Amino acid sequence: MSEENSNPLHRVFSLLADHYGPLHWWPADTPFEVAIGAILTQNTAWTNVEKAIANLRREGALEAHVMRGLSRSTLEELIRPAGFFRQKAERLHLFVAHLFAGHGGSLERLLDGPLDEVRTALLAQKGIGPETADSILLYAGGHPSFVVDAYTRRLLERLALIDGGESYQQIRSFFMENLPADTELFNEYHALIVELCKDVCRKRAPRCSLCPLLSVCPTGALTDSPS
DNA sequence: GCCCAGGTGGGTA
DNA sequence: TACCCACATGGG
Repeated sequence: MSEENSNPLHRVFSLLADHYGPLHWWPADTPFEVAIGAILTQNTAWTNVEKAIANLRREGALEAHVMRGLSRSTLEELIRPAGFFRQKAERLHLFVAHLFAGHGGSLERLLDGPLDEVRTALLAQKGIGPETADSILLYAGGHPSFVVDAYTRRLLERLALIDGGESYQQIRSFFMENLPADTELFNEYHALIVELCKDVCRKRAPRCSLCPLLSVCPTGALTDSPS
């Protein structure tokens, strides 16, 4: 048996990739937009983030220097649809301020460097926790840093690959120690997990946290465990 | 009306 | 370290 089949993470990826095909993910046009979206989507449905992003785009504020020049109240109003708007407006302003304070306003420059060093620098920013940092690293910076989100955790629990009590870092390590450090692979893997969960939620389950992922898995190949 | 969403930071024991 | 809570809008 090849490693493809003996490694459960390889097997899950193959099933999802065969079913959905290449996704080449993060719905954003620029690295800066990725970072802004990553902050705005914290504990928030993406459909709400889209409204906020559209408002920012209309004002030209998807560029760091423009966002920096916005008053706090204006920024709050633009991102209001994404929820937690006061908190997130502060985080966005702190983020762009840091960009200009240490990196000439360039996100690319901030992200240029060894993965671990850049990750530590991101985590030092107020409002950027592990998931947001990894999303920015992977989707804006092209770093092979695996993103663990609620969907990832839910899927692994359903597959009994974790018991549910694991920390973010433990789950991230589980992926990164069992997969090659490949940016494209991590990009696709996380995107496929989100696609699967949204697909399942759209079709069958009124509440995502209760999705019977395995029993309705569209690949049909993950249905060999009770939900 | 009620539940939940691609988290994070601060407070308390 | 391990919980608990605030943060807020919009869709099902």
